[in-house]
Amino acid sequence: MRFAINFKSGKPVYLQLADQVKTAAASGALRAGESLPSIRPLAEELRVNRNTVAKAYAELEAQGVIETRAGKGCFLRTAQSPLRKDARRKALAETLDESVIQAHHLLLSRSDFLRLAQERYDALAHARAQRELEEEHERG
Amino acid sequence: MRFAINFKSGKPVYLQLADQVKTAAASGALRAGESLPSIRPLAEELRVNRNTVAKAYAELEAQGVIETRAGKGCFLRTAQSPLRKDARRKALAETLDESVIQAHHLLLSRSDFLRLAQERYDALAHARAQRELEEEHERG
DNA sequence: CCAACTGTCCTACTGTCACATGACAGTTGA
DNA sequence: TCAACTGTCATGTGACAGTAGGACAGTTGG
Repeated sequence: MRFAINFKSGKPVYLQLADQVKTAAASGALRAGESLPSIRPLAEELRVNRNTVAKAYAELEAQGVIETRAGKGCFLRTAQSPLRKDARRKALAETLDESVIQAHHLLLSRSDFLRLAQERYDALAHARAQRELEEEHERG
Repeated sequence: MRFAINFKSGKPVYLQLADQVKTAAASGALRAGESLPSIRPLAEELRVNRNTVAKAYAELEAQGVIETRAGKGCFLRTAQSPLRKDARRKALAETLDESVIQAHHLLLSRSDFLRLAQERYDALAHARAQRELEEEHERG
């Protein structure tokens, strides 16, 4: 797992970090049960204050992505969601609406939009499958 | 055009407003050349400071969505983008990636994701078509 | 011309983010 | 046991974003 902070992006550092952990989890770079880098070393590596990393982890715990135990560390939880399926669909719909509106302002057609949606989904799924294979090799 | 601000969302008011104008443009509720509500009355209606509305409009002008002339007002520009098509696709890809990752954490399948993407695109296109019809009726 | 409208600029208050630091509590292995 | 690690909490500080109110400048119609 390699994290990179963009200090010029304007986006809060702790949110950048939290998003990257979520991306790592979705792409299979981080597996359920695995431990995340501990706060102090990661803060030093990223040249960031330890409270900033702690805030990112607190955010992830609040979202149910990780589990943190004082004295032990932070661990990725198995994917789960407390919401009903229709509520989850609604949540995703809101995010997708942003993309739809952006597509309109970028003058991209329906087929461009749908093709790209499929392409990006498959790119992540492919990365996850790739990680699975690497796991096999390590065990084999 | 009806705007609504959510003061509890944590999202800056001026960005909420800018997004709603962009949504109105994409859905056809606001057409190219039409004037936007002027700053002061809109600020009063939304119970918001004038400068907050002004900042939203400034943001939209920076993005090329509207044109503003001192003393006259703000007007919706015809849709356009200064970027090449591959750059536009790349911009949309980044936004879609967020949706893909969210779909993973919400445990929604590939077909759920793609179906929803199509559904949301068509919902907006339908709204736009509806507005076109209303226009016809007004003229007819 | 001037009143009433349009957007714009300047300054100030407030809250958030990030940093630095110190102190504390749970866990683990030598 | 104790040293070295883990996360947690409270404080103060500086920078900046978001919001707000007053003053200013361009446009228009009576």
